[in-house]
Amino acid sequence: MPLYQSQKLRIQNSLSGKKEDFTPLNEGYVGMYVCGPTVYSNVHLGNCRTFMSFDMIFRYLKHLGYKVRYVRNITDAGHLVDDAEDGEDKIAKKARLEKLEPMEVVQRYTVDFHNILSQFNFLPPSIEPTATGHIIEQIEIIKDILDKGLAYEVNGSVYFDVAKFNETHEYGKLSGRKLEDMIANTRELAAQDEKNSPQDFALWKRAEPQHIMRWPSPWGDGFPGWHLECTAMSTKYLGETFDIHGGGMDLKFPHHECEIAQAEASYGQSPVRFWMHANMLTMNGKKMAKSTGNNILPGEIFTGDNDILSKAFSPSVVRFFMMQAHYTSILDLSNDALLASEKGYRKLMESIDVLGTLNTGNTTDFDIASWRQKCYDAMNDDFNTPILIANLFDAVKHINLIKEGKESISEIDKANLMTSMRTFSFEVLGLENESASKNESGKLSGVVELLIQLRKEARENKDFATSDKIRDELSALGIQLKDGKEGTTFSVS
RNA sequence: GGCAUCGUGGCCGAGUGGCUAGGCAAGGCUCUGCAAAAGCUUGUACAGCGGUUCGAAUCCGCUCGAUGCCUCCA
Repeated sequence: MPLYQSQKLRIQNSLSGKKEDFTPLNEGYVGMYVCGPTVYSNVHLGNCRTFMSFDMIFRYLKHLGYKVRYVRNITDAGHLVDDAEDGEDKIAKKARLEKLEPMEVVQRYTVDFHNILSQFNFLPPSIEPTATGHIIEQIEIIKDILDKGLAYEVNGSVYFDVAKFNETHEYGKLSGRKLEDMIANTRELAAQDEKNSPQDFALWKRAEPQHIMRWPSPWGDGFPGWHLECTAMSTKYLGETFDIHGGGMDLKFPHHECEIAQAEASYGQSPVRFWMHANMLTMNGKKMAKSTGNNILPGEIFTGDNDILSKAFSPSVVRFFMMQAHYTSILDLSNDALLASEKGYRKLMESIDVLGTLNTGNTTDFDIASWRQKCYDAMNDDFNTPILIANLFDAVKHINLIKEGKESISEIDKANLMTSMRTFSFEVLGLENESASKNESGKLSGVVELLIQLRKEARENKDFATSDKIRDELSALGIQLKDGKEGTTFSVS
């Protein structure tokens, strides 16, 4: 029996604003779409948080036994810089500035994106489609919406008629906005002469002669509007209605609202059953922005090459830090917060190492089954990773007590605890045990064991100068010795 | 200006109408040759001002502040 039959998952649905019981459209299968990055620069750390949240969600759904088709797109065309710059494509602009082919820009930053995500130990999505690879599908949707009278063509561009759509549908239901309010509060914007109304959005934009990224269409050469690619790719691979659509909070309006409008206009039904939105990442209490310098790239955290943090932090530490907050909360990154997470992360990893070495007894002073269910309860409650981690630390405490000989664990419970600790830490949270991999060769541990033996002999001879020298020199190399009841162990940082 | 979300102890963060979150940091104790590690233990919270209630940090109102969105930024 798959786990999902006994573990009842509840998910916060942005569309209803409530936590709802999750059951997929087709028993045993989950379709999930997440809006991916626009590959015109290095991946933003906040962007990584969003994708990490959905990586964790993907991992947990799989763990529950669902067969998950996870689609995360690459936006390699279609984003405009802004209206003031005559609607120039973001990628084309970058290409012009860097004197590169647009696809060279796309390739460079796609590689960067995958490289960073791989360091963060992300699972690859099932399908990673590109916008430029789905131009035909996008054109078909535009034709369909035009046929239904919910879009209009002006000078080779096609716009979605929001007012007309709103007569029979509810535009703004996801973001809690009303069309009347939007009309009343519209800012003055340039270059919108073509649109019937400022609320209308582009499905297809005419390409000016100097525009490099262009495709032929029934309306002349041009390129698709940004919102359309997600509608085309999500419905192509997941169907006209699918289970989960995710993305950052900032995409709720207008992007996701427009996706709903496009799909309802074209297919006549709401495309998504559960809308999920991950919250923003701030740094030192302020939003992250290149313009103010309050910004850091993931790679700069890993190498320590930045002016903001006191040292380098590994991808697993950053991952642990992010998992300590709920995905729907604003999370604030700071040097102190990362230092605290680093210690907590090491404590957890060392405890998992220690668990394997514990001596077993006849009884267990620790209810493993109910503890494990608490871990599931946390995850079932809208993927509450901070509560899960609190439960993992509860187990850490017991592991240490058993190590001290103050509690006992049976052989079978030890195996069960080990399985659960590894499952939740590595499989669900996606952490990696870095100290274990550093120590893999066995040569290091042989050398350190020898030094531990020499130090033990020195201590027995009351030669504390020698014993402290061994301890301090190893410490300077990042190898910490720990004296316990059962002898001395060590950890590598 | 409008809409939305949020404001928890030294720091990061869960949670919630009455019951310990957790991690890090700080103090005390145990252990130790001394430390570290580990265990035990202690303390300052729920932005401010009103209101509802037997009881609110949790519900309502206002104020202040933060973050996001308001035509293409995750």
